[in-house]
Amino acid sequence: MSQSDSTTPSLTKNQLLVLEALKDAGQAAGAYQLLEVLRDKGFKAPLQVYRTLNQLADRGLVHRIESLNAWMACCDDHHHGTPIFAICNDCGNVTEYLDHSLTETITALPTDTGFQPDRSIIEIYGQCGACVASS
Amino acid sequence: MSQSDSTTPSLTKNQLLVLEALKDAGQAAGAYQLLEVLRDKGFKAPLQVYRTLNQLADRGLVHRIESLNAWMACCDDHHHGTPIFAICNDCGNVTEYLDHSLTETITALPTDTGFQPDRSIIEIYGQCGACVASS
DNA sequence: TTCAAAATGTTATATTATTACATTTACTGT
DNA sequence: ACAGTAAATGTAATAATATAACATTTTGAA
Repeated sequence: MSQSDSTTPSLTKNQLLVLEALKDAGQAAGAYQLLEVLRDKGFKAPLQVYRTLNQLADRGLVHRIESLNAWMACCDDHHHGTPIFAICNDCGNVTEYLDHSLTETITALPTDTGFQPDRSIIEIYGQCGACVASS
Repeated sequence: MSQSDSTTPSLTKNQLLVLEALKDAGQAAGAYQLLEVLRDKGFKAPLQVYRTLNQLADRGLVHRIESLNAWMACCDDHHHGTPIFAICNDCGNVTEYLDHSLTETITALPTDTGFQPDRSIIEIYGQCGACVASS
């Protein structure tokens, strides 16, 4: 099968499988959770999942939620800003946000010490709208 | 032994030991790393360390660095804002910052969906001043 | 001084992630 | 088409991080 256009190399079989599994999950999912789903597709070992998740993360197609040890499909294949995650304490729902000016503010913060930021992790915990409404 | 003043209950023996070990480390340290140090003081199991770290974190005396699975002594016993960590890609050095207005900006972000934030995690990776200078 | 809550000790186990190495597939230039 | 190279893949073993469960002791307050 031939390659796609020059800007966006096509995904490998495993990458497609993992990305689809993650999108199907509809939420943040752990690597072992994905492995269970992907056993049907021939996956047998954790490393297959971790490797593929890291490849996808390098391309910006998935993000790792550090405080959950979980992964989520990117809300949008094209952004380059720092993703910001809002995580519900009650239902566990995770929502991705982008805010370019906030990203700039954050990365500007430690430069007075000569620190040169290149990426940041922002994860906000609280109660989501739905859970606020039903409590 | 009697209790300290009404605002700051004294720390237990284990809490003092763990906090001291973490301060001595002078940097972010993992739980098992602390356990090794604390074996001299009678610690025998990971749970002793994890439990104590969580107790100290509840009091705000230590912070967990999510993306490092590590813990760090708080820069200041009295702050209540969200700590912001700058982590050097090269030397691993972690520095804690506080920025009240930034904290407010961040927590204000997802409220348009009814989300009610209560705590956030901000970890910035990059190259620290010293490593920039020597590279 | 008795009760309840918090802290502690200890063993076992769960969960998350990586090392190491062999093999295969896909892309590059000729 | 073909060789050379880089990337991706398969598989087993193991490392690193974190918690469950349960017994016991210490602490602080009524």
